[in-house]
Amino acid sequence: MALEHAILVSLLEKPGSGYELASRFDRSIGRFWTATHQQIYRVLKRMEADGWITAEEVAQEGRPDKRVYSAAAPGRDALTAWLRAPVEPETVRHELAVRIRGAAFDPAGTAGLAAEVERHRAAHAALLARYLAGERRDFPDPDVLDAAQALQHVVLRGGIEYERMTVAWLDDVLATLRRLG
Amino acid sequence: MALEHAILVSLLEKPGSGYELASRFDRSIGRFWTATHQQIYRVLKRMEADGWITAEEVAQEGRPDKRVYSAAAPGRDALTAWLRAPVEPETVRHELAVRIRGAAFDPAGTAGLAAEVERHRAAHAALLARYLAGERRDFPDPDVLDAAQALQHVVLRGGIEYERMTVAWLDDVLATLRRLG
DNA sequence: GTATACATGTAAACGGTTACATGATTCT
DNA sequence: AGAATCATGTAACCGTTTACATGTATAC
Repeated sequence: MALEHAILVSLLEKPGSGYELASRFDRSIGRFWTATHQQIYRVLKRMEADGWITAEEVAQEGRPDKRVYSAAAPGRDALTAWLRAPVEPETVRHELAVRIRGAAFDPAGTAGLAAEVERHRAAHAALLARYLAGERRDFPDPDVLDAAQALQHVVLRGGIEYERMTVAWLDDVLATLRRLG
Repeated sequence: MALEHAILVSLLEKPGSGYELASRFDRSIGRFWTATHQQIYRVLKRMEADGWITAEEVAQEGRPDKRVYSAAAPGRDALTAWLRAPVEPETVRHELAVRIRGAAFDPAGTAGLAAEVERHRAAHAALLARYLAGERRDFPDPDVLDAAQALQHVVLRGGIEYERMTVAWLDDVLATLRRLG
């Protein structure tokens, strides 16, 4: 379980409301950890009750008020304790792979699967393009970064390489399906 | 939710007991879908109650008896229906990425993280070696495969490329940490 | 004697997903 | 008038994880 910790990292990088966190999880943090606003609000409450974060009510004009959260000392301590505890390499869940192996048992053949694979390929190619655009925008000069930025950049490079590899693999899958069909 | 479907694919490839399925999920299927024996036994019961699979009691000598399951017609139908329903590209959960970005806020610096990253790198390199050995063993002649084998092979190639990419990225992470440290 | 492989389960706790709910403001 | 953005929640359900539980046979 790491949603707490992902939120702590995000709040340490920049304080924000539940709503703002939800939109960050839809963009930058969401690259490697997804969360919906329902989850986020629930966890924020618990973290505030535990003293990991503090909230400040901010009145706004023309918009609803919001609660801006910041990481507190106990939260920072919890994060560093978690950072030092070793974790096992992730367990992968790759539904498309299940479908590809399952396609061998579909009496209708592999045509439907090919269309589905094309869809995934397009989605991953679009994400790759977005990551590359984000890299050009946020890291135009990769040699002059502070520690936090250098670490953000290397994580982004991981996302880029993952998408690149996935697009290439899906091309391999499509070529294999074509050979079979 | 795809554990049912992963089990169906596995049983279609070859009938087996809950125990045998659990060990397959530790090896081949587990590359892209993990499951523990507790989950598997529970889902097998439900699938049998739903008529998706049938069980046959097999008495053994020198070993406990076992229940060998096979996919039934309704299960095959459920699988093909699922194969045709489009799914969204996966949501990624990458705990190590959270830790890497979090390391910027660890007052003790990035030394502990580097050791952790080394551990992950070794695990992924070992997995890559296992996949490559499996490929040489199971697909020595990739040009003469039937459909099911060709699909198994392309999924395995996905695993190989994923591990290759991950090892290279972790090297990038280590180089970045060294530059900071 | 100890560890490993074979074989199958129950139960509690936890986390994530989905559906439902409310209400203001701004833009087209 | 309708859609999108900002802003925050509740409740039910479902799946996964972890801990507990039992017993035989083989290999070292």
